Amino acid sequence: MNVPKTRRKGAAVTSPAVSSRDLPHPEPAEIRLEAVLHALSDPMRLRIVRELAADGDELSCSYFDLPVTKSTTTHHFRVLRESGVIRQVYRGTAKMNGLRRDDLDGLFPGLLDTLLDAAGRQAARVRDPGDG
Amino acid sequence: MNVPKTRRKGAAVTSPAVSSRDLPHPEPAEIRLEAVLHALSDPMRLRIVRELAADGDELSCSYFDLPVTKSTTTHHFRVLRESGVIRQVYRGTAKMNGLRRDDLDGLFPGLLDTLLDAAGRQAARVRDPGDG
DNA sequence: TTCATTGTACGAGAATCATCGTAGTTTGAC
DNA sequence: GTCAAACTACGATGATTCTCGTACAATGAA
Repeated sequence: MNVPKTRRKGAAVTSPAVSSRDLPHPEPAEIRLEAVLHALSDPMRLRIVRELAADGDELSCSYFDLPVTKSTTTHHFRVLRESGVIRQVYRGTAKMNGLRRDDLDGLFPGLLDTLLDAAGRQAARVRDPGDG
Repeated sequence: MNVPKTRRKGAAVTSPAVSSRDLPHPEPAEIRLEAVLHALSDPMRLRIVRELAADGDELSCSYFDLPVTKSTTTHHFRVLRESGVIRQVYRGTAKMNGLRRDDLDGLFPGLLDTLLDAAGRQAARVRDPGDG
């Protein structure tokens, strides 16, 4: 906590100083099923993952129009990243988010697709109660 | 903390004569995916569900030898019941627990099996640290 | 440089959660 | 009736979580 909170732009210390900031991601071997399930058990995060899956590509955080503040949005994306569900990378001022499909499919075959299907069925069920 | 393991799979009783105590269960239409995922995101509860699936039949609460107190065990079983993952019914002094397979398969096809498979893979992976 | 955009860090509050210990209830057996 | 087994209800505690507001940093463009 006593470390200088920020470095001025020109005051980069001895570090690779790649243009992008680095974000910690769990290795595949570190991804825990319980953490994945916990990450997806939040409605906001499940919604994010569904949109990412629907798009199929990377989406910036600002693409999502969630009914929470930006602080909370940052929090949810971090939970998804730290659980191994998404990969985040900076591109300019934007932070792009993509599903870790290959890693998840390798660890838990069929899980992501089954979960997405389940979420889709529930959305349809909730959206269409009874016979319209 | 030696839990006397009551016999599993009590002999089939031909005369049900349901007990006086009733336990509230969510209707299939009330089961929420988020609640199911949250229920299964706890290691203790995931373990319970895995044992229930491995046995294939009903098991009493006392059959499980969990590293927590009975109070906590009761809590976990209630979370599983209220989320719709298991069905609980009293039989004598015992409380029998069974997976709601049909209901879950109807709502979220393939989800339970995929989750159980994922949990099994992770257990094998953790138990056998081969590579990364 | 200045500015707007994008997202973060920090601190805080309220809610939820997992866990425990103790006391109590229900059932079945004696 | 008594007694033990199985499970619950209650209260408490410490940890985690979701949410927010404010202040700030990093980037790209003017």
